[in-house]
Amino acid sequence: MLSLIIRFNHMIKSTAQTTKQQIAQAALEALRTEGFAGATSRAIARIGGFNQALIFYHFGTLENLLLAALDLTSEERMTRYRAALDGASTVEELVQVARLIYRQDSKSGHVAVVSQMVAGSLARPELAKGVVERIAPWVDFCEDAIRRVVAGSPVEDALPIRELAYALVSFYLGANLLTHLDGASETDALFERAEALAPALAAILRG
Amino acid sequence: MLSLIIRFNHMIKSTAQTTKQQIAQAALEALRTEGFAGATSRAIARIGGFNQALIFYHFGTLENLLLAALDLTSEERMTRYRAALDGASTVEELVQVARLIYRQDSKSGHVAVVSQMVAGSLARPELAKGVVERIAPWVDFCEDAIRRVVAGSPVEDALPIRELAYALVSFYLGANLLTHLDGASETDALFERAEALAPALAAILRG
Amino acid sequence: MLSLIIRFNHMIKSTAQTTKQQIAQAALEALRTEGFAGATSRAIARIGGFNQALIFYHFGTLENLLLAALDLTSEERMTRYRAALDGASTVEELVQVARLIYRQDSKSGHVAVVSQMVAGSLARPELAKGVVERIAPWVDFCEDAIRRVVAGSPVEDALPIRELAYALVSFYLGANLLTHLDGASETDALFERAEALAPALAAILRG
Amino acid sequence: MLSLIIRFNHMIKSTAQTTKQQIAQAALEALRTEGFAGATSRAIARIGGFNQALIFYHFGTLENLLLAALDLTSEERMTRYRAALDGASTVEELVQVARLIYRQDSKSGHVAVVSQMVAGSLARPELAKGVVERIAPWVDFCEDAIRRVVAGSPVEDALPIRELAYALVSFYLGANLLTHLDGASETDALFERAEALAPALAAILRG
DNA sequence: TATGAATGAGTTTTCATTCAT
DNA sequence: GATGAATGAAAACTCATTCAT
Repeated sequence: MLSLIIRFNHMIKSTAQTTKQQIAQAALEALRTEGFAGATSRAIARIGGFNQALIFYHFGTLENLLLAALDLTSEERMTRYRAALDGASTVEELVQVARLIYRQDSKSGHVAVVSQMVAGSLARPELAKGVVERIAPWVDFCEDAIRRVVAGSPVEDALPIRELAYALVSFYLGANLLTHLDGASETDALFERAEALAPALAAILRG
Repeated sequence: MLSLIIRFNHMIKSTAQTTKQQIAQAALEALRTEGFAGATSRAIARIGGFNQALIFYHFGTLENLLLAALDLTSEERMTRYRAALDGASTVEELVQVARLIYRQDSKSGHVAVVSQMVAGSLARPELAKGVVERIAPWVDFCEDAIRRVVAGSPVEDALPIRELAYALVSFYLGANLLTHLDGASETDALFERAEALAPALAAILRG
Repeated sequence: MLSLIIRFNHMIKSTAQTTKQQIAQAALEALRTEGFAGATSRAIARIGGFNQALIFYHFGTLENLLLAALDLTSEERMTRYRAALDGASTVEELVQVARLIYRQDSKSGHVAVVSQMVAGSLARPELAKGVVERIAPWVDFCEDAIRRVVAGSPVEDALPIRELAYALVSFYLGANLLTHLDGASETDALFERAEALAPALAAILRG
Repeated sequence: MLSLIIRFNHMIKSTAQTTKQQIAQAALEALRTEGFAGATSRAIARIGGFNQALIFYHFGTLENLLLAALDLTSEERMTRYRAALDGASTVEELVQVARLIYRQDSKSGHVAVVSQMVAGSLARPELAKGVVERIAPWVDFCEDAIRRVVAGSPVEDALPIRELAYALVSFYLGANLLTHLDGASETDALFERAEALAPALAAILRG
């Protein structure tokens, strides 16, 4: 016999979250609140309020899910960062933007997730590969930001921009680890001082 | 049959390490080769060639042992770093020393241990407390190093030295995470560039 | 977007197999390649390229499907065996036929399926019942074969033909298990020897 | 200090069973009552009344334990069979012995365990290797038995003794599978008939 | 001091099966 | 008829830790 199937499930799902997204959100939450070691399938299922087996139905392995969670944060953050960056062209503005971003991320715990994934995947080659791929765009982003500020400055050619971008990401990851360790405001203080020093730095850049 | 075992343990112990030290060494080795997640009591006992239960006899908990392992590296490194620092007083020399230290640590994997402990302890308040305490001397060390270089310079009072030291440690941790993730030499390249830029930085410091 | 799928399943079905047959075929393939333990609903669905739930729609339980798969082989084989048997009347011919059959079955893996079902159903009364029912015709077949050979011989009345038939089936199952365990050709060698001894056996039968 | 250790634990253990033996016994029981598929670590622990984890402490993997259980039966049976065989030299006696052995094994369910292991290991190469190694002595045993009976007979050189031994083991495995499937007495009946036919067979052997 | 044995709670993953559509 | 999603139970195995000796 002839079977005719009409689907418009997607219309329902477009307003609400899909289950897959919900699971990824729960994984993200688990990474944020329990850390990499605590982001077990059981913990994620408990946080999300769904069945443990659903994780494997949708993602196959826990590693896949964790990478999906990482994507979730990365994409969301990157969009917002790009927007913020577009409004900044001087050193002063850039430092201000950086400070704002840092404060938001620190409070929400979202970059801590990245740190957790980086740290946790150290001993898991399969996972590490996925994490490295997802770190690369952040370096690109920093490179853009730096390039935008030093453009036209006499130091433009002397500065190792790519390496600086890499250093910034390194610093950002490390700072997040430390911040979440001691709940400290040292990094906060650093940004405060950076803001104060920005004009001087701007002067140097101008030659 | 009846088995009779006589051991002159004391003769061995007097020349070599105490059992406690041996266990801490094994824990260190486990952290280095297997990462935080792989540094289980079983793995440590296997690496050290002793009984699992000994860990708990001597250290009470696994966390205590891991902190002891962290102390082991930290102390050894710090001694060597202080010595290296004493021979450096200009920016150029300092950068050279930093590069040398980084290379040694990276190759031996000893700083990776610190990163592992920092990352792994994020979700364990008890452990985190111990780790934070052991990070503090590193910030002091960096502060010393910076202060030594900017001493007498016009920027001495303007620079947020403590915060810079904190930033350096943050960067160092983050760089180590990333390096061990992708096995990359980007950080290496960064040090190379830093060395090239050191004279310019020295000029700025001089006013 | 809205997805609209129209399938003229009936046109396909009329020439090819029904879905139910396809599922049974996939189950058979699963038993052959993955063994009883590997013949899970998921594996069968993967092999057959259909939805897991279809199994339960058409067969209710996995056990039912496995029995249906067993029927599929049994019927096909039995038809061919009966045909082969019809051409054989002496001991020599019978042994030759048996050897040929064994070789075909061994190569195709079809009798291994029977062994798998027998072995796997041991601890499942429900399944065991079904398997036993499907073994019976094989004993009948062997009985026919033996009877055909000893007909008219002086030993005809002395021989426990039914029990011998049962013994043959037992041997056949056991030999298949062992053959698939060590991949050995011992059974092959046995048939070779049986062929050589057939004339002597024939002589005995003739009195 | 000097440590002096005297152990006579073994004197305690020699009367009671060691834990390892208890676990192997429980595994054997599980194989007998639940079949290969039902011999899970959980079931074995429940039957033996010990902690699941103990299995892995003592045997590393479940497969190792199952093989140890197989050894347990095999050794015990083989000893008894050899003793029974030593008292038999004629065909009649041998058939009687075989019948007795079969009845005991069938009732105790011990050979069913072998069948289960053979069948269950089909799809597990690692396990299959161990099982094959443990089947070999049974073929040797049968070879001995046959050789003892045909010794001095005119057919001694014509009979493929090794292959016959292999066939007997095959039959024995298959018969056990079937017996436990339908709880049948068909095999029993076969032995009964074999006993009746033994004198005739003896006559043939004598030429 | 040191050890072999033991354990309860945990891990990731897979199972047969159900259900709404 | 057919399907994607969902689930409770179970699989093998590992964990940090304890305990008797």
